[in-house]
Amino acid sequence: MLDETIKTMAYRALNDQGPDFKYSLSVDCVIFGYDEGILKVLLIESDQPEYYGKWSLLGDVLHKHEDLNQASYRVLRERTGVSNMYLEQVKTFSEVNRHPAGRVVSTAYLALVNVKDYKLKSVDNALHWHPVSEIDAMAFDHKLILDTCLNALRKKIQQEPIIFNLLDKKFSLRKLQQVFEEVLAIEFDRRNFRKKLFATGMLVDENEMESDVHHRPGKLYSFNLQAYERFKHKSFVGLHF
Amino acid sequence: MLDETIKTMAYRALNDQGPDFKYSLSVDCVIFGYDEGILKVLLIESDQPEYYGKWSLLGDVLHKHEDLNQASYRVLRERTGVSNMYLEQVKTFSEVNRHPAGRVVSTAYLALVNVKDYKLKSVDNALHWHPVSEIDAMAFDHKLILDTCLNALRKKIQQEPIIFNLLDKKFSLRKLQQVFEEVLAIEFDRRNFRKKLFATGMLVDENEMESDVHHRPGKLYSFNLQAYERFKHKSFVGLHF
DNA sequence: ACAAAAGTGTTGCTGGTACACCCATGT
DNA sequence: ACATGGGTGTACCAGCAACACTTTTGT
Repeated sequence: MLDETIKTMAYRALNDQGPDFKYSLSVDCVIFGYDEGILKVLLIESDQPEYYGKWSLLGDVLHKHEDLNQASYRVLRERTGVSNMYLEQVKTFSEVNRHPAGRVVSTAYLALVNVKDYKLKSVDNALHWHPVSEIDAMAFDHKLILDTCLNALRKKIQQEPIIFNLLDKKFSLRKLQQVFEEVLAIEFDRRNFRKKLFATGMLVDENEMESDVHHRPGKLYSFNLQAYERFKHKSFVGLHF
Repeated sequence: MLDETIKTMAYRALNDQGPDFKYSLSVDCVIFGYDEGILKVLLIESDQPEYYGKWSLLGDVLHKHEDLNQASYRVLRERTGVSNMYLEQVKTFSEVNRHPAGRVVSTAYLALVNVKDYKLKSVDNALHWHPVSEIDAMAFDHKLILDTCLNALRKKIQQEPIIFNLLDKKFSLRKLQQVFEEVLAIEFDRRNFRKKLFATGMLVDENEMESDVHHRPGKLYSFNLQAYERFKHKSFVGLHF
């Protein structure tokens, strides 16, 4: 009796959504890499008829026994062979008509990989690195997702030292500065840049030099997370409008 | 309360539909208000047997013809009568076992409301404002969601002028400073705070004074978004580790 | 020798922080 | 008169921006 009532209410609640209201949950990964001085993103050609020939982000539907983080790790592992890259949830896109095949809600992830790692393991030539600045149209709402993640990346690299994920373990200060300049589309004064970075204490002198370079070689450094944590601990609260 | 039951039944019904992998998508709203000098959050008592008597965020499942933004606006409108409040997507929580009734993926929204608006329209006394600092256990993973949104709030108010959403249209500088201090749990020097805020040009002198106050009344100001946009346009890129 | 980039200090300016006194209002 | 907070200015310090020359390596 009461059971019936509750059941009815439950169905009414369901009907509210529509009895045939089905949706899928997926992840889409915006995988950034820094290659030959250019910020690039890893894309695949869409196989959806509506978007034939357009470029699409790497993604997949959520599986039963995984959460969204695990799903995006899985996508990256399966598609690039790379594990343990930097990965961060950015935003969930849920516009009603964003996907032609039905109601698909998709959570966007931003990933940073070292293009060299990827090159070693890739065999799938349906994937291509695209210069971010040259991308115009994409499949679905993926251009919007890309732009959202690019903005998130620009904001984040100014506040936290994540950009090292785009570089080799050992890098020259010039490379480091170039990545910042490429991603942010601004230029830094070399001397001030060095001062700033050294002041954080997060760079470790590896006592090695560049070797493959056609001019005076620079020193190589690596990034030390603990040193950064100690540094930033003098935490910094205030109004930065 | 009954609402909560229906929601639960709806989740269960979805999960009981055959062997296929079914899940629900929902929104959970972390609604912040500033009341009597205290940062508070609007909560409802959970009637989930697993969480009986625990406090829960306001949320609902996603409906067929709406996206997540619209769903969270709907929840706020239905539950508080307030429209047009500040609302921002924060993060999607998808842990496999986060909900006892089945697989529920939930997108968290941060909302800022003026408690006075809410007081005028509320009739639902299952809802209560809770001081954020006094909340320990909550239903589901809602404590985690709350903490995540609180951190997002703290970060965001330091970078963008959204805190005005917690105050009346006209406010004294003291009130404004107190909200900042309460949310960030730090103190500002009064003179420097004024200088900083006036320098942004986003405060409009309303040529009115406080009236209900037991000491020398302060001037009232309002927030001017356009002025802020003009101000921040001298945009600010750099490394702020 | 030349080209290319590495490496290095100083100065001025700007913005942040620290700090104290008088004023207006209510009780 | 007293208590409470409103309103104001200055001096110091730190961090940022601007700026040029010498050094090392490869060709």
